[in-house]
Amino acid sequence: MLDCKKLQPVPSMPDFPKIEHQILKFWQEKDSFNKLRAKNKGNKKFSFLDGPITANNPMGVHHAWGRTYKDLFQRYKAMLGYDQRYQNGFDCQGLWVEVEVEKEQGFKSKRDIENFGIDKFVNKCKERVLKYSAIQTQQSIRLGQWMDWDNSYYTMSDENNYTIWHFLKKCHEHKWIYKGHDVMPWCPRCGTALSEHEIVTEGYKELTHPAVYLKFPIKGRDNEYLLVWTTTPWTLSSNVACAVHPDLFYVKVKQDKDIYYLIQSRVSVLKGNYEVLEEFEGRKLFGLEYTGPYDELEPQKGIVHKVIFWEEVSGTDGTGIVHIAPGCGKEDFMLGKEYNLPAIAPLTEDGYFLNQFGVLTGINVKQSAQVVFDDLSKKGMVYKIEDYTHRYPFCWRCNSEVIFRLVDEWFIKMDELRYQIMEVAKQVHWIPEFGLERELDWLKNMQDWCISKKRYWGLALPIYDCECGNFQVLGGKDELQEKAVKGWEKFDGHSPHRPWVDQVEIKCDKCSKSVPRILDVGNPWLDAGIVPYSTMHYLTDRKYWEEWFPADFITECFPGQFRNWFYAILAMSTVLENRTPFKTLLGHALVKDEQGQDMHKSSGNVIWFEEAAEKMGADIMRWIFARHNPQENLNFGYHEAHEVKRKLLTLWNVYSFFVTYARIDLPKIRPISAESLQGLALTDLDQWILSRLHGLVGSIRGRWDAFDPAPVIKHLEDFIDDLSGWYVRRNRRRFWKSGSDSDKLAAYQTLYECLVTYIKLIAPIMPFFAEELYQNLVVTIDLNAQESIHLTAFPEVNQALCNQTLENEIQLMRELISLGLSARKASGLKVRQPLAQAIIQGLSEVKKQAVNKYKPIFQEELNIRNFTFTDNEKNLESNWVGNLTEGEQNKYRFFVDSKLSQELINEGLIRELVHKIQNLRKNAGFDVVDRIELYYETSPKLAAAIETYHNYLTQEILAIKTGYITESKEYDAEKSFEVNQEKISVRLKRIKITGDKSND
RNA sequence: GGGCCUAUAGCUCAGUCGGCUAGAGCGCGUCCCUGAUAAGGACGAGGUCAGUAGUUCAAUUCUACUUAGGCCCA
Repeated sequence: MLDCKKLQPVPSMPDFPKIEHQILKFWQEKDSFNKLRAKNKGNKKFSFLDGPITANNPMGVHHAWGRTYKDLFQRYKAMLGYDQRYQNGFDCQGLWVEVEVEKEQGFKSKRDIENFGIDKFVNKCKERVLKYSAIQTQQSIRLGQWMDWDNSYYTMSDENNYTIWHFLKKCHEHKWIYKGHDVMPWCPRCGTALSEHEIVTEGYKELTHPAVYLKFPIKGRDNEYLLVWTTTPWTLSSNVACAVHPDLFYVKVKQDKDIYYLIQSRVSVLKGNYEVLEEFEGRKLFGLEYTGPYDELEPQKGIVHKVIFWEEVSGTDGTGIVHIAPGCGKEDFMLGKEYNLPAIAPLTEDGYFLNQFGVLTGINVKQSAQVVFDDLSKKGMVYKIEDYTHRYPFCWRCNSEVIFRLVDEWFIKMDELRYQIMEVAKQVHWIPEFGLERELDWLKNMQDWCISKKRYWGLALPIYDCECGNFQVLGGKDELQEKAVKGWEKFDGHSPHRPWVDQVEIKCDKCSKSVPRILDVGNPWLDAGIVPYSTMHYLTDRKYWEEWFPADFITECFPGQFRNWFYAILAMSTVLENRTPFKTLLGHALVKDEQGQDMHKSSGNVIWFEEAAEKMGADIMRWIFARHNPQENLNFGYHEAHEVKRKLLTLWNVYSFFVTYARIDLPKIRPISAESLQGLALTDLDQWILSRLHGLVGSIRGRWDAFDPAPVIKHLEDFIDDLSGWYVRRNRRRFWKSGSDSDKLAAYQTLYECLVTYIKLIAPIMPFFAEELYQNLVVTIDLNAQESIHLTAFPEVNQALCNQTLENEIQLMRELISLGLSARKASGLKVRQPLAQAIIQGLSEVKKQAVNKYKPIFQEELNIRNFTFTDNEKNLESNWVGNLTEGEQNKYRFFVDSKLSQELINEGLIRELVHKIQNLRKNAGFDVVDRIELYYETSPKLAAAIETYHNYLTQEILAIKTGYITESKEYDAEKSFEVNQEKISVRLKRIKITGDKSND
């Protein structure tokens, strides 16, 4: 039996953040998390794999959404007894960290970094990662996440990097790795490429450049020219082709003795008079050879300049004949690949023309336009020059105009791999389902994977590229040591990062020359993609890996990850094992502000994680996240938090109600077990709420087993309404009444079962709040209890308690009562005024039986004494007021008799009086259990009513004595008021009740 | 241009297998309660389920197209 004497009084309002801090301390002191792990160790496994969070800044509220899922599914599975790894991950390497460190240090370019020292810079990057991973760890703990924080993985770890080497070597064995060229947006000042992402989001400005119209002589035809237009004169040095649209119309025009070709829609660019000689589709120009502007330069030697097709050629600007320089533009480059055109790269890293570029040699790209114009004017190729304003990309760090530069990059070939990955992706259970289609779409369209970046802080690509044309890819540290011919001793003892690893050289296995590592670092998605292997020790402890691979579950934010993490883990696992690294993926959308706008520092609508945690509480945040449909963006803010808080306040009040009366009554409650309800005189409502409770357990288990959290919360909220609004409200008196009979015990035991089961259901979602209630409701009064709710088992459905028939009956009863209230509303008489009778028309026999069965509830809820039924339309007198409800099958009417007898009026008076006196008690500060003496002076009418209902009155207001007012009496509260127009003066004397039980 | 998603009350969203009087919360209106009180309750107003066509005995639900918005790719 439980010792209710020890229950702690409950504050009227929960202070969520305060509770959370207390519980955090409690968990720490009790080492609860490790006890949980120990308890489940060796059981069947649930393998969760954490997608690494970029450890570059403090966590935002948007991270808390995913982390809520991560934590609640792990907690749920723990309550089911699963053994788990609980490993959190940090993403460490990549340009974003470099950028932040550069900002910290005030660096503007790669040269600044190199002057500072790559080793010092890389160490700064490591420091930053350690700093923010520590902050994120603390924030995650604050959110209530239970993880093995001392064992978090870092993608900068040796094991992670070397496992990627292993992966790359495997790719190389398939001959999938190759050195290619790619045209990248490039800042000549910073000497670095910018990622597409950096450009797309914020990197465009309106700029005006001189645009030039050029005459390219057509070979073999005198005085015939292609009229070509460009806004980037510096790229003309690298022209290798001109493109036209095959389907648009072009014209051949005559001006003086010259003949020009251009698109029909742009003849307006011609200066002066002209004569159109011919109109034709662009395809007619295909293959035409012409003389380029810089054919004489060494890099142009041997190139045949021809007209090609391009579907993207526009008829709205330029001349419809587009100059193509595959070494100087992204689209040009793609087109060049298609037509197998050579790509000429004219510029150095910092934007100067290379040797062999004639008059341009040594000129900075920024100053090159005039040089080109002068030179081409001399050659007679300039038709006209005019300014042109357009959106042009610039470097978001230093504001320089971006150029496009051809650089050597390393790629993984996707020709064969793409289809293998697609097969593997199909093995995954995608939630939502459309995830698969998106991923397949990406895989279908993706280019070869560019894995290199010319930076400092990242995976050291283990590629050794010899001058002889041979390159090797190493698969691990041992292989590096084995093959090292130089510099091993300088590297030994360091992490495999730049600059240390760069000092090692190996022997070319073809020409035996000593070869250094390429200086590039790796694409950061390699780092994150390898974690199903590296963190599960694929290379170092295969048995462990086999136990935990593949992961049962991952969950991440959807947008972006199809081409990032999802792609990378699928791709890498396909290469290594040709199987999926995770079985189920739950994706979720984005967090917005309350108006649905992006949260931006600059718009001032950002809610910081700490602020939210301390203002609304982590549990409330978690509840908000868990209840949301993961497919939809979530508008996060304090209004929704307030709504959730109110809902939970209702639960709190039920809890508070239970504790308040249990402390007074000291009922002989049993700990919850399969037998705890046996032998108790359970009422219909007891059975009903228990049936609802176990139905709830079943539906929650079902939804969570399907990784579908949102409906869980909806069910939980519905149950609070039933528990508070019906069960507790309808059963209050069973708790209030004096004595300790079996009915009272049944009520206590039922409510206790509901509360304790319920908090276990919410424990995965609201770990703090559930723990707080559990400590009081269970631990303080049950010596045999688990010391934390998170060490208990998740509730199981007790089928014996489920009673759908009863639930249907109660449902019907509630609908009819609602209808009755509506009818009463029409009568204009308040519910407190008793009415004599009601007639319900059109009920089936089953429903009539249900009404009869619950007649006392109908009587109390509606405050109507008698209910009769009729099957036919009935002519009723005018004192009958009715309401109608209609449906296909059901059509019932509910009429109430609004005629009042003297008796009804008197009863109405007393009801009203009771409430006024209760109010007076409260305002006077009396305790709920205090007894009173009541003295009054009133009209004969009301006095007569008091006489008639004396017992009822004194019982309700806990009066142990009543009488008329006499001057000498002392009193603690006094008031004069009207009850249904009858005047009364009342004085109350308080008889304080001390001790744990009333004196009855 | 291609792929995916979304469209239901003033706002935010539920709506399972095609069948209910299409629901909830917030907001709004009327009232009640005042021992859950920065609360609670009852009742009510508010809907062309984006549009069009089709399948079907029956479409918010399935199909096609259109429109609008979002994400991704090019």
